[in-house]
Amino acid sequence: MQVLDDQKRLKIIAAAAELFAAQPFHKVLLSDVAEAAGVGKGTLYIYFKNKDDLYLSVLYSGFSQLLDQLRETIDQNLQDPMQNLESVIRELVRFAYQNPHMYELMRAVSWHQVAKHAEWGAKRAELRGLIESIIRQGIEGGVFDDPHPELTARFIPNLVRSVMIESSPAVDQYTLVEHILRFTRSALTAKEPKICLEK
Amino acid sequence: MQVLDDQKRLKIIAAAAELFAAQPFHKVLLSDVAEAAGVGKGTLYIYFKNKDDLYLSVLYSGFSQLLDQLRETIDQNLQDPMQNLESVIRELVRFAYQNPHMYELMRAVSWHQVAKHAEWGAKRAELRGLIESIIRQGIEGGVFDDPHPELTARFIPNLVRSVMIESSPAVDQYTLVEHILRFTRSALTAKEPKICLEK
Amino acid sequence: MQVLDDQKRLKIIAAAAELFAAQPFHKVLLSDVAEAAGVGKGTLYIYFKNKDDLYLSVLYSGFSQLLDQLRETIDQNLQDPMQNLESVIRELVRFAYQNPHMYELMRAVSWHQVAKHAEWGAKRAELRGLIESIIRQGIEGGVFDDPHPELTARFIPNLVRSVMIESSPAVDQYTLVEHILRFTRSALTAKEPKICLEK
Amino acid sequence: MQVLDDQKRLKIIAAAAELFAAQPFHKVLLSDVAEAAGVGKGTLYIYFKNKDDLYLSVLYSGFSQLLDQLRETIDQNLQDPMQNLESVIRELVRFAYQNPHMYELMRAVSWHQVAKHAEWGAKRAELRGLIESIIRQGIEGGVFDDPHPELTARFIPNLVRSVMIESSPAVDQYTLVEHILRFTRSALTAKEPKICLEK
DNA sequence: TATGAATGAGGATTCATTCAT
DNA sequence: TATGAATGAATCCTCATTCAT
Repeated sequence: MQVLDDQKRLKIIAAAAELFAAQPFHKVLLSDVAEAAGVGKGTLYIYFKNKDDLYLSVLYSGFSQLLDQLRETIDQNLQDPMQNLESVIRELVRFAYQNPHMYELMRAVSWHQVAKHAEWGAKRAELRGLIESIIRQGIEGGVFDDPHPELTARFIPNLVRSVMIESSPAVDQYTLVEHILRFTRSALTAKEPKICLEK
Repeated sequence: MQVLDDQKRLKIIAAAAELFAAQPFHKVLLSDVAEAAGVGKGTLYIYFKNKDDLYLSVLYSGFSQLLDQLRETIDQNLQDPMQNLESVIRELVRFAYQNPHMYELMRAVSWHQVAKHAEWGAKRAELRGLIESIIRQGIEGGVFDDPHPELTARFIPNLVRSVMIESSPAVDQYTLVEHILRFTRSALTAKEPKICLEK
Repeated sequence: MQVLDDQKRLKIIAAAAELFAAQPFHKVLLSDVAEAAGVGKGTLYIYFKNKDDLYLSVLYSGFSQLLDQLRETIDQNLQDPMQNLESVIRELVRFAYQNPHMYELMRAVSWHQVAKHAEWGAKRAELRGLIESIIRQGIEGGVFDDPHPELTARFIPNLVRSVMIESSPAVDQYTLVEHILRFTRSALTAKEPKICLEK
Repeated sequence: MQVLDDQKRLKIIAAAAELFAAQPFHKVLLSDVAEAAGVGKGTLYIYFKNKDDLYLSVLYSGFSQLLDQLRETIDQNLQDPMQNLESVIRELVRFAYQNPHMYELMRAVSWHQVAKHAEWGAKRAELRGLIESIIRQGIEGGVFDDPHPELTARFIPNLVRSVMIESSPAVDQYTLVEHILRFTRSALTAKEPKICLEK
């Protein structure tokens, strides 16, 4: 199970990602994955423990990528929470449009499965933590107001999801970013919305 | 395939809902469903075309129930958009807490499947339409401001979802409602958040 | 199991005959038979013990009919063996054209099954016996010459079968009768074919 | 579905032939076939598309064997039609006695099925064609007289069949050959049987 | 390491048969 | 007698997994 050829491992993950995104787990045949990846069926078992492991690895890989990109972006923004929030949202949407499969994929993760693949759960928590810490920074800095940052941190990636998951209306990337930004900003910054409106 | 005994049909759907919510699709055995429903295996095939159809029917049934409850609530509120929005959110959360299965269930719906079960997609669109029309009413009445009600309509049910889908933090129902309300209200009413903040 | 309504019994047999002739035994569903006969599925079990019994009854019925017609024809010819042989062949072909199903049906009788339905085997033997006795009469009368009438008696119905079983060439009834007659007559009467040819 | 190991394929066909001959199609379990062939159940599906395909393949294989043997025999006889006819009949009977299953097997072939397995129908036509061409040669050479060789070609294999299909009388191979030869020869050579007899 | 033929446990589905009405 | 909804035993077939090469 030692990974010797990372190139091949990635080829398999890429092929599997596409297939898992297009069909429910039980309709994806490992023979199809092998063929799509251009390897033998047996080879899959050299790189992955079993079908479940392959599936979770696909997700894990995608998620890791997303997290790496997010962290990179945020690091450049130093400590401006609002700008960080914007960057995160922009990056989430960008990633969603670049990897249309991923959201469809995550759809099917059951927590039943994740239990067996602890690293995966960790990554997911990491994303939440990252967003949550940005919000907390904003709160500390007096820029944001939010009684439950741990909930809001869950909301944000799901706003992207809401749109990606259903193919129908084909919102363009720019509009989606703007709308989510508008939605989120107002929720986090409007300290006294009622007063504001009354004016 | 004619529906013969609606009582029995519901008994099967209820049993299946529980099982499908607890395990991924391919781990749910029809023999288990039959046993749980207290009917013979063959009986399932009198009421449902096959396993896929049963699964989608479970979802459809849950969704219909939710929609019925939503509509009932809204009818009582007459034409106050803000109150309607609140009711919808309250009802969505209430339903989520009452049917913890449903969200776990919908997790696994792929749009690939839904295509074959057109009614299902229709129900889903109906929910979106219901929320969207409330927002539009609010906009017309000058209470809300939202450049993309069709996107916001997708956001709202997903805010509930974001929390329900992950079992960990066990937010209480009341807190969740309040947070979503806060989030949504500010997003829909803050006409000029930037000005507001600058003041 | 007492037969009360012979009309209904015949309706079932007729419907079953058509279906059994068109498809192999295991592809014929009793629900189809019931529907084709215009009765309920349960009704089949009032008139027949089970699927096998229905199948054999269909055959038995067809065979009985054929035998009755043959015997009727022969009785009228009194004791002329050649004329009787001709009549039998003519009648066999006529029956085959009138009941195109029957030959296709008999195709599928396994002797395994017949063992359980003794009457059926008896009918079949009766047909052979009838033809054999005509040949023996001819031999006794010096008209025929045949060292193995019991074999020839098996040949004759199979000559009809050879053509009926394959739908392709669509031989007309008249030609078929003439050819079988020619074939059989020469085989039974040509006492010294070699001499005949040398002449 | 590529044929991987012809040895194994033949082993399966042989095992299946025996079982299909002994019981009607629907009583033969693929698990039994697998066990009899000494392979796993899944292996059957590597070599054959499904149960129907296996069944038809068994027939096809038997028929091909018969045809090969017939052609071999005929080639050795050069152009003597009478001798060829005798050889064919002798070979047909020999094959029938050597492969008592085959006739029982073919019993159950419906033309409905054959349509899906075109090669099979072709083989069957080939046998007819082979016999027909022998008769036509004889007619051209003035040895035979037959107004419908295409019908006679269908008669001949069925003469063998008539006896093989019913287990009861146990005619010995020699007697059967002689009787069929007698029957066929006289039918094909008796130019004017009536004149001949009158003499 | 890489393969893909072989495997067989597992599960969806069918359909003859029953039986309450 | 007539029915057809309900049944579950029976069986085909799938497909993840193994392992000899």
